Amino acid sequence: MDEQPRLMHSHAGVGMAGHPGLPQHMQEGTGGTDGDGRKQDIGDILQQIMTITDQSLDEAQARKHALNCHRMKPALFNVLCEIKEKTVLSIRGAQEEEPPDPQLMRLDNMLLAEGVSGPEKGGGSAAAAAAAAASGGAGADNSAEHSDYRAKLSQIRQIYHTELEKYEQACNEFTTHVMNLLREQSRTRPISPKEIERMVSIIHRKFSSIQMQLKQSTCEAVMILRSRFLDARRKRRNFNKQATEILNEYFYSHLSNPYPSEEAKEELAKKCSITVAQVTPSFQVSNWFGNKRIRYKKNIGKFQEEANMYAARTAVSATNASAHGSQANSPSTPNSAGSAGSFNMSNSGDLFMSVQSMNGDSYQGAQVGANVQSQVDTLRHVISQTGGYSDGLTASQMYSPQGINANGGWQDATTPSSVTSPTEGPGSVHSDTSN
DNA sequence: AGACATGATTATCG
DNA sequence: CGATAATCATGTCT
Repeated sequence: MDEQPRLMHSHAGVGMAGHPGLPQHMQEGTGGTDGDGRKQDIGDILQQIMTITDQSLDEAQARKHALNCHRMKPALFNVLCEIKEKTVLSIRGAQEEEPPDPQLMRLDNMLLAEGVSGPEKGGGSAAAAAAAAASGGAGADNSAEHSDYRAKLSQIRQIYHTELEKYEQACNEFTTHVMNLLREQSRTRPISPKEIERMVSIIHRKFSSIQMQLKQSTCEAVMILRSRFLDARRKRRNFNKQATEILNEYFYSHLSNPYPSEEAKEELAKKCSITVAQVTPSFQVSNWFGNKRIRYKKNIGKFQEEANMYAARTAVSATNASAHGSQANSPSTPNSAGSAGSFNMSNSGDLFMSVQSMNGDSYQGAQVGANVQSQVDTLRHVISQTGGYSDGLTASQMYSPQGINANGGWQDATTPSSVTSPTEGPGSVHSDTSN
């Protein structure tokens, strides 16, 4: 009769050993067997894991497939993703927003300004030729110089673009590759779309840092090129003889007021065909007049001869043009058109007379006349603009320092009659012209 | 090579 | 903002 319980007991014991289970624990209450059971449990799992690696690929695949097809899989997967996102991603997620790198922006701006990264501008020597043509012919000298520069620049540009494209392509390829990989892996481990996105942005950042290096070296190359070619800004090409003559002609025929207007400068520049890059032609004319004024004033004696020469020339061409010139005071031929006509111009008559009387020194009538004419021309212009008149101006312009007032400045209509005139003549002129 | 000429740049001023 | 004066840097002449 005792057998049964014992048997059952033993049975239970065997059962316990073979299949450790909860009922057993509950039955046993406290006991050393609890810890041992867990250890065995883990060992069992490890054993299973170890055997998995021994399984064949097919087997593993099948298992994976089974796992994927499990009805609870999506839900579990989502939970895992969520947990992962909360733990890992949120930590690094804070520094996600990338502020636009100022250095990168600088580089971009520079490349854009240099025409490297901007829209295509015709490319190389073609652009140079076009520029030369646009600037009005005869710019061959400087365009030849610049075509080299432009050619090199476009070379840089081309390299830059191909490299950039290469990087772009590599970046895209790599991105797709990684994305595919992640997508594939996302079937077996929790990878959320957000994480993929993050990976992609990391890849892009890496590649853009490479791009920045490219941009930087491109910038450096451009800078070097610049310094070698254009940036020799002070590199000066003398104007050709014709240009200087035209400018001098204008200068000496407007000696009373050698300040050409913007339009006049433009026209002079066009006439002189001065087109050197870096500055506008009219700015070059401004430079020329600035230099000329200051240098003339500094050493009038030195320029005397030149002044006489140009005065004579204007006189000659004036007489050649004879009697009926138009009023047009072309900068290139300030004399030919205006002077002859102005001699018998009603308004300038008095002026001329008074000048003659004052100027009764060494110079010949024709010369003086021509010169005075242009003075008058200038003056009339000035007068009409300001309504004022500065005396002494007309009297002494051409060949003597008197054209420059005591302050060392050119006496012009903007500084009216306060200047003491050397003679009485202008007084009458004043009243006359002011009418 | 050095002096001078000359176009361009810069600082300053009104 | 334009003119001037000083200066720079290169071109040209001797």
